[in-house]
Amino acid sequence: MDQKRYHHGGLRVALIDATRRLLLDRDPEALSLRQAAREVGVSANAPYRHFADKDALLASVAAEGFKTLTEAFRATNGEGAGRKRLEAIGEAYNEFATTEPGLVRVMFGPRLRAAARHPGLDEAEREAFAELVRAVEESGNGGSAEEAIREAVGIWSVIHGFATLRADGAFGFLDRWMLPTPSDLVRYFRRGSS
Amino acid sequence: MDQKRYHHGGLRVALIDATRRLLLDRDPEALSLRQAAREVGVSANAPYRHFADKDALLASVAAEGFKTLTEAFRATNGEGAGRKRLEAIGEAYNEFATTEPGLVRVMFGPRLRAAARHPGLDEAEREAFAELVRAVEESGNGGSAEEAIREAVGIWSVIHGFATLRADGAFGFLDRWMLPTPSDLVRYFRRGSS
DNA sequence: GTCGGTAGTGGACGGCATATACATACGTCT
DNA sequence: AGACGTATGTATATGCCGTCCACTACCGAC
Repeated sequence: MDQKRYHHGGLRVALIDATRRLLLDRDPEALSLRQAAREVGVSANAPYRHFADKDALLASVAAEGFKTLTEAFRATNGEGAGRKRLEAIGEAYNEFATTEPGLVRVMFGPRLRAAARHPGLDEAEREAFAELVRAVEESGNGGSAEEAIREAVGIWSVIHGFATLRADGAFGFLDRWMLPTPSDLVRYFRRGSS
Repeated sequence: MDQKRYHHGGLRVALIDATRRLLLDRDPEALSLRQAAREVGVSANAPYRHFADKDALLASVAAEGFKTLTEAFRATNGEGAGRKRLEAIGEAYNEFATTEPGLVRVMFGPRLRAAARHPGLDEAEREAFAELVRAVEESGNGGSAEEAIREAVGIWSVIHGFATLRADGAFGFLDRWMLPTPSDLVRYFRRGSS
């Protein structure tokens, strides 16, 4: 129980953590810098010592999200290197988007996309995508590098679309048993199978 | 050039139109009720005569969006009833999401999803989805009604995921020619083809 | 014409992001 | 050990926002 000190000591990461925690039960729109500061026990303006503005904080949070996602992809290594692993990646992505929908929304929202203002973010995203491309190549899709990229884009799109639509309640009028699973979607999706 | 009158005459639809127009070059987060009111030339509080709150206005705007989408689906009838039409629907959806990304974000955002607070919205969405399901059935997928729904969910997911990711710049690090087209994605996606 | 309800106005409140000016504590050099 | 520059927080203020409340202008029915 350390007393309240003037200097927080690790305000930067504390703010990122607090924001991510707040994101668990709030929409990103309802997020405020002030709330995060309050959470950490610091004045409303203290964050500006560590982040240029609110977007910069969100970008850091988003980058953390991409790192988490990348790790989740890597954790599916136990599934071997075939199509099964792609399905596992789909499940992992869906799990992530279901558990932290607000974070996903921040990660992909238009807010942070303006130019390369947040370099670490782009890099973290690229890395997650690269992991997926690698899995596609190793799954023996038999195509060129470009075709692997196209298939990766496709798989990312299906799963991302499905998970976010579901998280936002867009399939609310359908019974749960009517919905495909992420594995189904990955399985149905095959480049050039038509 | 009618003078400024006390009664606007059609404030409700004027606000919906103005909001949709504002959405063309603003993120939904940057939207304000006050701005919409200003646009229409009315005081900041006038909207409350027609909408319970900001969300109610956004819900009406979103419902309009779903109607537009439904019409776009229907307009692909010229493509016949086969897989080609499904591809055309994919292109139409992508076109819509590319032209009005802010609107799409409002339509699917979590903000309006809280319960059945906006009944017209749910209905408009259901109708758009039903149109897609019908197209899947007519495309001769040969499955049961439930399988048609599952395939429709899949197609909706790929296209929605792809279009929104693209609109938000998530594929910014990939060259354009590396990306699949919406038609490609629909073609690659076939229930039970594996 | 007057009367009641509907549509719109004006001002206020608290919360927000952010800017500027100020205060405090830490690290380091001596 | 002492002093001082800088990193880190605080205080105060501006201008937006959504929304509440009390008030007023207009319209149509009688």
